[in-house]
Amino acid sequence: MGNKNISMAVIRRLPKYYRYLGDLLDRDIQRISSKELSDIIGFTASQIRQDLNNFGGFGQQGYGYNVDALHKEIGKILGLDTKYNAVLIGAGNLGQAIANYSGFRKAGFEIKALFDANPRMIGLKIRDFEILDSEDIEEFIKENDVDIAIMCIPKKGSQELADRLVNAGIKGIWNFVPVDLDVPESVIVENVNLTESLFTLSYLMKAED
Amino acid sequence: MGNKNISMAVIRRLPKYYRYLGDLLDRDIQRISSKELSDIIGFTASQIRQDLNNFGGFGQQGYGYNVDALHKEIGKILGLDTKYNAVLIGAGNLGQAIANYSGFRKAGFEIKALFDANPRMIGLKIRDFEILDSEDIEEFIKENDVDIAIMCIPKKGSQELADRLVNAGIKGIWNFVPVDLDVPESVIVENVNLTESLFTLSYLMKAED
DNA sequence: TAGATTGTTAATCGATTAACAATC
DNA sequence: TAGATTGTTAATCGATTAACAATC
Repeated sequence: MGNKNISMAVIRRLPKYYRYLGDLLDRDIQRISSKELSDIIGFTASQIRQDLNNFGGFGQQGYGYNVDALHKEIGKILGLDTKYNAVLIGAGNLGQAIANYSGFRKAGFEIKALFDANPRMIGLKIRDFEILDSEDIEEFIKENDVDIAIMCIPKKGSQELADRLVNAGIKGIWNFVPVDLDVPESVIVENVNLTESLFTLSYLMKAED
Repeated sequence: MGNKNISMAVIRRLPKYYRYLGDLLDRDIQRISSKELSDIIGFTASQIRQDLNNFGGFGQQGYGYNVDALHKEIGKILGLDTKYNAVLIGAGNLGQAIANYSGFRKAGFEIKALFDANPRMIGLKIRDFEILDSEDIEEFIKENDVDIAIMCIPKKGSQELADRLVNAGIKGIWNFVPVDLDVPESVIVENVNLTESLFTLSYLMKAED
């Protein structure tokens, strides 16, 4: 896509811009300069202008940026207007919490089904979903045009599951398993690693003393 | 502390080294060179040696690194041998999932209590914990030597709660609220922002087409 | 118009990689 | 000893910040 190699550093700042601009909208603020945004978001004004200009010239000299327009633009850049079908695999504590997470709609993701390998879980109802048998994932993915899998299973067997998902045609994985999955380059993996986050907190606590 | 300004980039790689070295131990591998580790972890051998040498010379020329010794060293660097008391605030879906998360012990953290502001939740039992009234957090923190708070509450009111926690003497916050908390420099905040992660996945999915 | 603020180029800073002498 | 691999310095690369002409 028309995308001149944006660095991960820039990409990971985009959701933050989106969030802060949304907050400004909630406060009915119509207009903001890179300097003002810098004061509240904590990046330099220069960095903000550099970041945004990777995607287009959204501002106006002497004026700044229109908050609503910029918010919408960044939403588009993030692909929040694109709809994706998702399945969640592993309906344990974390899986259920994620299934109940309300942020999916805002991101354009729709959970189509929950899966679990544990016979005791299969058939149970979580929210609007009956938990289905993990055995049937491939079929479901193919029949329901599923783009994204959310993996909330134990480490053991996670790579094997990822292989199956990839074979079934999955395009992206939101991975909560503390493992670096080995997938083809074309498949996007976004990791949420709670252990790494907790260990980082541990390090910083110690360093602070 | 004796800590010559390690960059965040290095710090965030440490948990990954720790994890991969643990995996090697599980496979009874005693010895590894930076080149071999590079092949499995995906960082360059040069980066691995640079990273480790921020903390000491753990290797031996002509031999490489002793896996067990290096694993233990990084554990110490991460402060996994230091014990901290924690409380979890917000016993909703995510809060309960986090409370059930088994990784705390490995990181040296012990959850001492769960809190919630919702009268319907107060008194319920989760695992070994009765949910306590958020009103009583300050007192509990002071009386039980609590170092860390895990925040799993809604955005609204989160900054006010953080202020109360700081006043009560909290040293670190594991923050699951999609907000950048404003706390004194001496208080460590480690954010887990699911929305930002999901938006990043959305961006990458779109960019891949 | 004068003032403000962008978009963008140039300068700086920091992180990663390469190279190699030291040494096990 | 010869071979291997570290620890560390130097070179490169990329990201951030500064500066300022363009322009609303």
